[in-house]
Amino acid sequence: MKNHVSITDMAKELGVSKTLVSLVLNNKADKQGISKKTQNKVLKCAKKMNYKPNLMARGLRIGKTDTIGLVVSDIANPFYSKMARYIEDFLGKQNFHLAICSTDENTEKESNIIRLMREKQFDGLIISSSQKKPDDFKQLLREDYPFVLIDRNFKSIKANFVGIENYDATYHAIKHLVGQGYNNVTAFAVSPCYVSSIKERINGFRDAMKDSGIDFVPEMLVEIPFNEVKYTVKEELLKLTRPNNKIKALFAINNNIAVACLEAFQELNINIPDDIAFVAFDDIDAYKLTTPPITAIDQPLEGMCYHAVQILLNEINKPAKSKKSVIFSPSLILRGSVKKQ
Amino acid sequence: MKNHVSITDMAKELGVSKTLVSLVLNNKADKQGISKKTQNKVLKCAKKMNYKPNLMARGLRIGKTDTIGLVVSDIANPFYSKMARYIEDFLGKQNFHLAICSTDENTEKESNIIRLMREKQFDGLIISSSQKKPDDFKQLLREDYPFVLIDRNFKSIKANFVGIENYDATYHAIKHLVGQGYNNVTAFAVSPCYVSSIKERINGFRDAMKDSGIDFVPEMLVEIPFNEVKYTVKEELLKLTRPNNKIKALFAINNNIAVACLEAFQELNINIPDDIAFVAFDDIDAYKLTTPPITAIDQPLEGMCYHAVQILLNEINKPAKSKKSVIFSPSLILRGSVKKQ
DNA sequence: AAAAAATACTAAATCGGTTTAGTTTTTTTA
DNA sequence: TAAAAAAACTAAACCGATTTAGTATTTTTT
Repeated sequence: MKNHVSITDMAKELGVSKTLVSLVLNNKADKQGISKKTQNKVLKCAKKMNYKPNLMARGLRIGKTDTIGLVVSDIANPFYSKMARYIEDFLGKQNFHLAICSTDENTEKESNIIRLMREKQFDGLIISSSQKKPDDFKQLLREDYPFVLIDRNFKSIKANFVGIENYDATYHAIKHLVGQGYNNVTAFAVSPCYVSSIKERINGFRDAMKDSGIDFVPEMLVEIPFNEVKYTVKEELLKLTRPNNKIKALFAINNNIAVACLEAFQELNINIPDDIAFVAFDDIDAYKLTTPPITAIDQPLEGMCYHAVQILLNEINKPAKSKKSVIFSPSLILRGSVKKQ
Repeated sequence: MKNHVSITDMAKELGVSKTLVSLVLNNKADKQGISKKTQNKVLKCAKKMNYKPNLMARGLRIGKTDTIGLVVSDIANPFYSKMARYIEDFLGKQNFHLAICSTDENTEKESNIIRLMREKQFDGLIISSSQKKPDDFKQLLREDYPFVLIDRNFKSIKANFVGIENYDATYHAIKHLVGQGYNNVTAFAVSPCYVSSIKERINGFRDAMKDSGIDFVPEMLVEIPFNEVKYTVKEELLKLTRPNNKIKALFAINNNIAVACLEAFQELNINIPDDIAFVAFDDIDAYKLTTPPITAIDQPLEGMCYHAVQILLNEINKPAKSKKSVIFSPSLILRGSVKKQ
């Protein structure tokens, strides 16, 4: 039944100890003074018997898996799949591997995934959390388990974090709209919107309006329930574009909402930028392909992922001391979806 | 230094054997006649000491990891990230987890990843292979290692496979173009194009042309080197749209090429469908957002992933016997990128 | 020629679980 | 009342590696 070869099998075959076999296979044979002749014998045997190390056994012994977990809300979201790819590549350069899980913005699911990844002895986690409260992360900190928050932060804890200036970026984008002559901007935000990035963007939106001398009225901020984005966006756009109520400028708070908006624009025959000026958060490929292309806030994902990986691997290798925070300033990429009026 | 609690620690604390602790934690206590009182004691202790099982140790003993590996060329490609998501969800329902790796269409990288996933003792693999020759898979078959090929097949081996009728779908799409009045269709294919799906699509393209009474000339098939898609697509489009050489219809063999085409259309001011009729393989979100939306061949990814998972888990649970093949017929979704002429 | 050093190797503990094959004590049956 | 059965638990082997602390043999040094 046992159809794989272990070092014990090889040791038996060769008439040597498994210590010796292990040493040879781990390039520690010279240090231990194993003769070259014996080393070659072992190596040859390994090839002949098609030996494959059992990394579980190895991991159990040395207490490492060389695996990092990535927790995001949805790996099919291009923002996160790109993130996964960058992280995978950076990790690969240091011989670490990646396991990815989607949480669907579900708190309980996320908790379970984090627990599971720890039980699998992953060496560390990179998390874009959907949690409302940072209890899980407080626990991880208490237990010195290495992790980095990415994209979404908790201000009440002191953890490693890599993210962007959501407030400033949004503020700037809204100011841009205002500067182009729009004094009636509506923002579509996902709800529940307790994750830090969304909250910050909402604040940036609100303050930019106020600072522009525009009275902020609650109707300017439309909440789109996370699990029925597509339907709600269309409904809301229908409402907003009724003749007596025509909005002029729309800000989509993330790519999910933005894609739903773009689809709805098509279906409802809304013309960008003539009917509505449109700005989106998170730059994704699709924004370049629409007519006109979409003005969007671009997160420097590659740099973010680079730092997330570096911080995490550093902490894994050296006894963790202080926590690090890296905050990038995203840029507003001007395309054709806003025209001066 | 040891900062986690093991069943041995709990056994010591409670003054019982670790056998007992293990049995209780695995719900095998009743069967073994452990008294309820003792069971409660153990459970309470586990909670108090914040016990977390070590799934590596468990996996080593029982020879399972409950983990499946997914090998694709690029997880940032929306086709594959959607695939990953579906697979993740189907696996999750049966308490399996997913690890994903990108190969960049690199043969050697793919071989290494497959080896690594096996060494990590993953219970099985789902692979969209970039290999030219099926040597790795022959080996897996020989060793009865469970795996399912998805999207790309090898006709020279008898392995589990889930895919689509690439030939028919392409044939049908090209016939559609011809039917709309285009007798000069160019196909942009990736090269190297030895993967089965691409080969089949190319054949479908060629035969559809021939069967339509159109002389197939080599210039109708343009090879785009995989690692410089964007640049080459633009160059080729420039050539093809020179006044004396104006093509009328373009077929993009996958979403990578298609997205590059769409970007180039923008940059070169090529108008779809007036200047060129355009059909793409793989339906991705972006195709719905362009003006006009893109006519595309849609793979039933969800169903494909469902079967891939079922076949794989079946084989893992039961001694493998015969191999299964599931082939879907994708549908051509007519949008606005082809107009009758 | 005895002591020290170098060479070439190995026994056994360990990681943290699972599982087989018991053992001991109490209760039931014949 | 002896034998069988049931109840409650456990010792020890095992999964496949790594690693510590050796041992045995040969070679070098004094």
